[in-house]
Amino acid sequence: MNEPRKLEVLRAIVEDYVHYREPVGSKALVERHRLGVSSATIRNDMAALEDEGLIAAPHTSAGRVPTDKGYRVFVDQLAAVRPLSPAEKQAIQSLLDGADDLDDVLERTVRLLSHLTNQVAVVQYPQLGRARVRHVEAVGLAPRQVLLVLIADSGTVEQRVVTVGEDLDHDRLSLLRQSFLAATSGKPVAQLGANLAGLMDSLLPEDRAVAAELAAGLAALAASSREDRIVTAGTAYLARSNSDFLMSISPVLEALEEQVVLLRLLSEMAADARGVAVAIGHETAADSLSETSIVATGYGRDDAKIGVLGPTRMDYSASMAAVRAVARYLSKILAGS
Amino acid sequence: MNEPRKLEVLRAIVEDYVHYREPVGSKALVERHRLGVSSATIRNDMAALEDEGLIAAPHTSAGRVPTDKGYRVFVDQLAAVRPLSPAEKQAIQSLLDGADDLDDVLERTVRLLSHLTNQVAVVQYPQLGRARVRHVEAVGLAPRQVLLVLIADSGTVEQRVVTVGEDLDHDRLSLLRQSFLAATSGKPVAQLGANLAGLMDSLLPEDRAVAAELAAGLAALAASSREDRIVTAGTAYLARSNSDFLMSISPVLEALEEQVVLLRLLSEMAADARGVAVAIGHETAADSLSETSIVATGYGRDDAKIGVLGPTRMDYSASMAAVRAVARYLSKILAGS
DNA sequence: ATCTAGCACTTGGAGATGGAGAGTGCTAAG
DNA sequence: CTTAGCACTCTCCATCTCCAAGTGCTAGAT
Repeated sequence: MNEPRKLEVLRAIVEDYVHYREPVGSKALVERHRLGVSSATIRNDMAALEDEGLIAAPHTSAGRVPTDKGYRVFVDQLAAVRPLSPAEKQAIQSLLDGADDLDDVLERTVRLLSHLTNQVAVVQYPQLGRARVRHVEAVGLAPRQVLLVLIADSGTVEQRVVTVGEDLDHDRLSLLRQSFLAATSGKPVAQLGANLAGLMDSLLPEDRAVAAELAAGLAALAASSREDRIVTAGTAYLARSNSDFLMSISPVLEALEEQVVLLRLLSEMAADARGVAVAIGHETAADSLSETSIVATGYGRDDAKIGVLGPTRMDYSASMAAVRAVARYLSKILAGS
Repeated sequence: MNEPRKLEVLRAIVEDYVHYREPVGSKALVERHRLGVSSATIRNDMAALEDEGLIAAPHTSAGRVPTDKGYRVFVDQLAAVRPLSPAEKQAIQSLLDGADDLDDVLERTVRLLSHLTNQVAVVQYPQLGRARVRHVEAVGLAPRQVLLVLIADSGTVEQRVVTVGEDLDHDRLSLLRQSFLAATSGKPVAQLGANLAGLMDSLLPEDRAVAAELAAGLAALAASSREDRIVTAGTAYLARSNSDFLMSISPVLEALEEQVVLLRLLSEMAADARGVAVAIGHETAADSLSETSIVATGYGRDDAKIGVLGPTRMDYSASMAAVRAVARYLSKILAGS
């Protein structure tokens, strides 16, 4: 048996199935690809591929369809990351340049990626976990109301209004803020709670109660933003690609909204040598996503993830290229700002 | 012709169609409702309703289905706002109580409404347009970097980091902030730009350039948050209700993501005597939403909208009740915080 | 050893056919 | 104004047949 050709057949099957969206048979294969052998030979190869569990036949007399395992081999051994066209690079450049806010950047990015791939795109907010405190601010709004603001060097700004148990005049608040700032500035956000706790002893006894309240608020702020969020775009593509298929998109939409499953999944995905991570079908280990694949990669310093999600029958080469390119531009922009 | 009964027939048709999800015929109608007359009589009434364009027959020998106009009459004249069950009220209460942040409140609210109605729920961020400035803060992060924070009495907090053209030490920044605060505090956010512009003359000449930069940043902040956002939840319900119907959900998902169409629509919807606004099918004046209805109402002081979106074949009574109840709780919570 | 040609076999899908059932509109009578 | 009855029209469904696609296998060719 000719091993290289067998892999070539697998590649052809995957590519044709992605392209024509229907099971591909031996005859169509020899017609569309220059394999140099007859359909009978291809049939033998296909039988072998089926024995290995790389392809499967929906029923006796239809062509073959790649299995999750088949896609895996394709992605690992056969898929080249197709470079983007100049027009696409241009589009990335111009679309991302006008952004100011972090929110805005992510929003634009995810839409861009979605349009580029015609699939659902997801981007995870930069995690505060590894970020450091850049500034802490406490602003008195009313005698007992204080606005807390936490700014991380990742560009994230979190704020919250807390109500405290006793009146705070401007001077007291200002002193407390100075202390907080000194104790946390430049330190990792993750340690913010501990740093503030260690600060308490150095404060005037009459300030400790209210300081503890504020510290709790700040700690909550740091914690609440560490449980990250995901921004999505292009859910409409789901409905389209699904229209000709059996899978219901409802569970997928749920997963996108729930975010929990997706967050776990993204954080577990590790990039391969090409810098992209791919989870195919059941590899997602989530029932609701058993018919979808995810192509993702990290960006920025915090290794937050960005990627696309689509049916297992997706164009992996193009997806990987788009994800990687967009992630790079995004990293560049975030580093520059 | 018996007019009251004719309307009763319309109500029965709408209710049955919502319940059983299939065209309803004269015979089924007399069996399921105590109309006191025979099916032949109902048939006459139905013929009249069809002449008036309130119901239509998909084909000769299927039952009738309400038209958009039919739903309109139903909603205007026949639908009572069904009160919520104690269990539902309980759920609203307990789910919304644990929230702290404005973001968090809206997020929880929209999920709640979605679960309550089994439909897509949308909530518009409170518009800053009518809100007043509660606080303005400017924090120096680096010599030339300033974090601007704008807090409105609607609870909205907007922030942005701006880079200015000259160094600003703490004292200068503090003075400027005092001026800004004095000039805008308590005034409508919409006038913030004008108020700041009027302030310039009273400043030291050497401060004017940098003050203008900061003022521009604040004005941009006020403007950027006035172009409101919408939070959605429950898009998965779309896919479900659609599964047995023709309409494609793809355009609807697009409309939800685009937001522009939806924002216009929500802002144009005016509540009726019961305090709820309903747009049915083509009344939405958007092609992509021609088969969906929206039930919405305002909340809070700013008259931001909250509502649900679903197929025209929806339970209007229940939707109106849920939307109204949730909007009231939401208003209460926002007023209290 | 490997490839190829040929062929019998399987099977889902596309049409065609033919009730069955649901629902209507109309007419004539109460 | 209501009702019973009835002829008529459709869609839906199950059944059937037929066809094309595709396979696996075997025997021969290279």
